[in-house]
Amino acid sequence: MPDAARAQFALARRTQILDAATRVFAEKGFHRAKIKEIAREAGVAGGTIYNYFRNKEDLAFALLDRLNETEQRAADFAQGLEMNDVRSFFLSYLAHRISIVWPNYEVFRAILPEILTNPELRTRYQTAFLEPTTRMAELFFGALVEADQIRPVDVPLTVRAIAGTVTGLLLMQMLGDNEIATRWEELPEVLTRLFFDGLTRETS
Amino acid sequence: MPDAARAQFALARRTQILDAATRVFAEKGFHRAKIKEIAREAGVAGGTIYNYFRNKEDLAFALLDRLNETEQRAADFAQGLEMNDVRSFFLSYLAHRISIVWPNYEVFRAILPEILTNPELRTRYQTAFLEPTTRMAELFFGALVEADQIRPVDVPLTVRAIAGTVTGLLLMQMLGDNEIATRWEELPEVLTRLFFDGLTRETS
Amino acid sequence: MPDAARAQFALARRTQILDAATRVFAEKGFHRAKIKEIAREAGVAGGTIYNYFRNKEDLAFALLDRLNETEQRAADFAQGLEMNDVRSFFLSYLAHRISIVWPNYEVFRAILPEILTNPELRTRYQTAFLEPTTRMAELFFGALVEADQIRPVDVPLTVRAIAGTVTGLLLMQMLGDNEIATRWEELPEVLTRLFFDGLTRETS
Amino acid sequence: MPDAARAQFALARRTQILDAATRVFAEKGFHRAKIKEIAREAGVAGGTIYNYFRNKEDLAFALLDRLNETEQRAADFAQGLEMNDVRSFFLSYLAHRISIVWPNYEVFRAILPEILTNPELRTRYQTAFLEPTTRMAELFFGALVEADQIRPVDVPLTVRAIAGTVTGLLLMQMLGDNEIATRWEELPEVLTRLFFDGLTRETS
DNA sequence: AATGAATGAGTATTCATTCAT
DNA sequence: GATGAATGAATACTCATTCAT
Repeated sequence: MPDAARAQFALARRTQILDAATRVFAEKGFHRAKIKEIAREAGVAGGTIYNYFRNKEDLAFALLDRLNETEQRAADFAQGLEMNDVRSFFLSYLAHRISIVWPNYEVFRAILPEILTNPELRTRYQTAFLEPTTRMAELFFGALVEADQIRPVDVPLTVRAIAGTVTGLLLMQMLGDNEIATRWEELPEVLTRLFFDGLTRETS
Repeated sequence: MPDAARAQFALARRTQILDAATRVFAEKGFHRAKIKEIAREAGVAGGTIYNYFRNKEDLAFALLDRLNETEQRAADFAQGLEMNDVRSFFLSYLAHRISIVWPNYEVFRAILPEILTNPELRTRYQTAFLEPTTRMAELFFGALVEADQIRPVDVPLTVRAIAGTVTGLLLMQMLGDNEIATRWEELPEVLTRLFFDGLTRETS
Repeated sequence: MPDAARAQFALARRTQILDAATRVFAEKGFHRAKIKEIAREAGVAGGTIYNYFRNKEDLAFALLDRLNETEQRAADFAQGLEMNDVRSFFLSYLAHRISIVWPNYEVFRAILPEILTNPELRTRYQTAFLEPTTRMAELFFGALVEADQIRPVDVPLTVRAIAGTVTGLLLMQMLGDNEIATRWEELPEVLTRLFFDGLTRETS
Repeated sequence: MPDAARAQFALARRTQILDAATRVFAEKGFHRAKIKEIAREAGVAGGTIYNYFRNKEDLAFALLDRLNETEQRAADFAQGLEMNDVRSFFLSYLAHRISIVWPNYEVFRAILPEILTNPELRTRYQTAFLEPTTRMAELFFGALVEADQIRPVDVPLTVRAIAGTVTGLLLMQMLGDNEIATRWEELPEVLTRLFFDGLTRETS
């Protein structure tokens, strides 16, 4: 078997395991998901999983990696800067991220507790996802202010507030809020309106 | 021992256990906090805790109860309606809630994973805290719109967006965000400005 | 239950577990001896063992402690010094030690591999048993030389050679030597003769 | 490839694996030595080892074989009989064996636990090394008695006592005795003196 | 009410060995 | 002969909870 074919085979197997893990984690949560069940679901033996992932946490982390599209974000923001219409960009960016994350909220619900609990995983999550994304967003907002496309704001806290809103809404859905669960597709519109225009009544 | 004295003694002991649990949960998280350690910290034997709380989850839940000030919220909102200045009320309400929650964020970080993981606890949390609070906030915002103190908004989603922002910011701090950790006292100002005025540049 | 009664009860239970462990270790060896089986043999639940011993190694170590009579050794040697007849003392000392150790050789065979393999346990065994015993024996032999009861010898190495002989014979039995297994009761005589008179033919 | 060349190649590879195994066993002990690490050290793939050795125990056994010089022993003893001076022979025999064994004591320490633990390996070790060597030594000592070069002794037990002394001293070093570790080169002298002359003071 | 000894369920992970290529 | 991916058996230990005293 040539190296290339072998590598491709290994990648396929990895994906196969990740898919199985997604299903089992979503259904059972992190701790109640047994490695053996993930293995059975993936059609391999228990030990095989450890040829592709160091341990259960590593497997969970790899799952997040697939959902975070980290690399694509930079491109998204770059495109946002070139558009004249910030508001439209914001709307479509939100719509995109929400459409990725919401259908997988059970996976996040399964893994988030582990991230909060496990300091090592927490640090890893921070450095791999949160920090880079936040930094990019700060640059983006800084540029918007600079270009006078939005009013001067406290960039670091504003960026965190907006990211926090999406995160917080996801958390509320995880906790069982029914309104968000049924109407999440309306969120991009509502949030865009709220963040751009504010609550103040129109003084026409 | 008369009944009243007995009841008072029981209450004191309950508080004593809750205080110990707060410290231990905050330091160790839910699972790494051992009942025996809480007992030692409280100066009682392990079994005694089970005379005051059904089980470990129950103990965690009782902790949240102390931090949620559920009853007080209604009064807060009522007062808010009577003020002419929504913006000032919003600012002081945020400042109050944040000043309660932030210093205790370690307790929340300890218990949140358990709420997310344990369906029974989740439902209980929903019914006891989230739903009542959300309902009150909806009524409050509905009244504000009605009174033309804010522009017409989608009340249910807007309320959730605002609550979600605070929750989400707390979550980001739990995950290790340093900016929020050092500047949380500025949050009320920034959020009030953001939610009332939006991002759009002033068209002077 | 008063403290004294409680302590006595605890001691009895400890002994009960040690007895069970002796049987199971002897039969199965260290690793094939399951904690659950020791517990069953002792008539307690698995977890109970961990109320009396920190872990499996600790349990094994406590077993050795019972067989080593460490404290009694000092008295033995002291008595040996007061006897005029070194040879008789040596004979009876050997007979005593051998009568304790040989019937339990399976326990030693079970635990020795673990001591050799586990560095922590090895150090512990060294400091708790080997060093003190060797030091006492050195003092004893030094005194014998001083008193001209034996010829001048290299005390440290001679002491180790004699101790090593007993240890080595035990090891050969562990390895399956049949002659030693059937004739161990003759060892004290043979060794005493060998160590005192040597191999050289009598020059009458 | 002609058969002879092939056989030589196979032998070389076998040696290469044994060398690697010696290093890894000595450093890590039997169980902590991974087949994969031995393979890496030998520059082959894991599976290849199983073309040369049935299993891990077999590999360990083959190591011992190299260190035991079983065939050479007979010649040694035969030579001993022809010398007039038993004492000198004993001294040089001890010196030779000790100089082989001591520098490799880590390998013995690695494998001995496994021999003690594994009944099959134990029997094999008995039959292959212990019994033949003991038998030869018994014949040798019997002949010495016969020839009146040493006094009449209980040959079987005396032979075992002497063999046991060396084994026991090795065991004490394995257990961490520092005196033996630093002064093992003096052992042949001390032991020869002890075994030939005994402890009794010279009656001049 | 308080105690604390006893209980026992529950599982990730390693690694020798195999065998299809 | 060589490879290395796949296999799957095997187990100590913790700790929330109980209940006899």
